Amino acid sequence: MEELKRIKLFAGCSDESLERLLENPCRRQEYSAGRRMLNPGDPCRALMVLVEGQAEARMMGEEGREVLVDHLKAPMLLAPAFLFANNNVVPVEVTALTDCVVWHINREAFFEFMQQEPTVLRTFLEILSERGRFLSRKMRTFAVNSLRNRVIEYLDANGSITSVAAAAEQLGATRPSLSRVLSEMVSEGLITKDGKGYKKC
Amino acid sequence: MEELKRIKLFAGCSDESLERLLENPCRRQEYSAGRRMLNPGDPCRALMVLVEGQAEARMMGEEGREVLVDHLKAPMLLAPAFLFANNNVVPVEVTALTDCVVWHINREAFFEFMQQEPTVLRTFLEILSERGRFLSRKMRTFAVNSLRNRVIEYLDANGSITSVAAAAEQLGATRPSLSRVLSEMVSEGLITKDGKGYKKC
DNA sequence: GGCAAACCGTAACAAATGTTACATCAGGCG
DNA sequence: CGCCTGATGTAACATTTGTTACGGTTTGCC
Repeated sequence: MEELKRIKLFAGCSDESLERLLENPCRRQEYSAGRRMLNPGDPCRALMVLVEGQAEARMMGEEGREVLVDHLKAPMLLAPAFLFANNNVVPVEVTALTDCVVWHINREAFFEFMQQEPTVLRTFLEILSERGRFLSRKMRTFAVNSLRNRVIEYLDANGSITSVAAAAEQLGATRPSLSRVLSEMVSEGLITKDGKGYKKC
Repeated sequence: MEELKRIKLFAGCSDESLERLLENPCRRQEYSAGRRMLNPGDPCRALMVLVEGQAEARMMGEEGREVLVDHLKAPMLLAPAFLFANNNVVPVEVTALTDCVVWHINREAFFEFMQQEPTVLRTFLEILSERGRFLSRKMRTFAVNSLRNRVIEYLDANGSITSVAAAAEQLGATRPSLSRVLSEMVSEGLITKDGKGYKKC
């Protein structure tokens, strides 16, 4: 399908080999905006490719605490980091933000496919490594940083905070707590606030 | 080398293909107990195989906060999750606990090798996926769980806490804080304490 | 213009965790 | 036996973050 060719993973491979891959049991699934695409604990036995739409991934704790982990925007893979684990269940809840289209590609067929297409294998390994870096950075952020430090990291990565409520979700804090910390940092001269939001100074 | 054959990754591959892999530029490095093996920010451009000894991985924050992330015991790979990232630096500090031996295997040679040895490729993908699960579980623990919940998870995974100080390092808390929480949980009947330590009841 | 909804800053209080200090206890070793 | 060391429990206080509530501002819509 043409949809699949848009993704970086399949960029450097021929049409016929891609068609051979899709001869194996595959599934194309559509989700309307707002629908839940994955629940924590769902198994992922297929390579999931988001070819259309946007979604978000959240992690949830026992006590109702919740963190917005990632913003997913087509074209990209969903949960590639867990695909080949023995007990592979997704740890996040994925919700469609817009209408979405997801391809499910048989895991074993994809494994064979990678062996025949070195560039695909290479790209897949790069994607997995990027996810590893992403996850370890997130873990470090939450494990050893105070909210103030997380704000600094956020500003280093994103430039500015335009929505306090949205930033609070990603930083794992409540909106009033983040608002208070931002005010303190402004009065200490660490950051500035203007019409567009907060940023480093 | 016989040392390398002990590792799961190379379990199912022939001697001669392994020898071919080692014809590429490789390096065998020894570390004495207590020595630093990796610093945060060090690049990892080679597959690192811990073939002898034990080590520990720590993450450190700006304010001196610190978490013991992982206990590394030969035979296993070091930082496999970052190997193929474009800007691949390790996020942790790795220190030898005993005398250690580490093999550095050329990344590109290993990439070629995996293409010729499907079982090695498969095992490597499984290892990466396990690391993904490990990292996302850690991240979730620190992002959305209170110390009490982290204690529960720790007990579910490890059975008991025999050393409060050691558990505190892994749980990202100070020893007195963990001690207090454990006391509270005992008095609430959630856990019990005997001569061997704390455990669920 | 007026109204409603969303977002924001802020304050007062509560809960969780860190900090520091000290007393206790067990085990090893003279 | 007595001492020393390390790990532990605990208390008092400080800091960080959550909770709840309220008022203000903006924005879009009628």
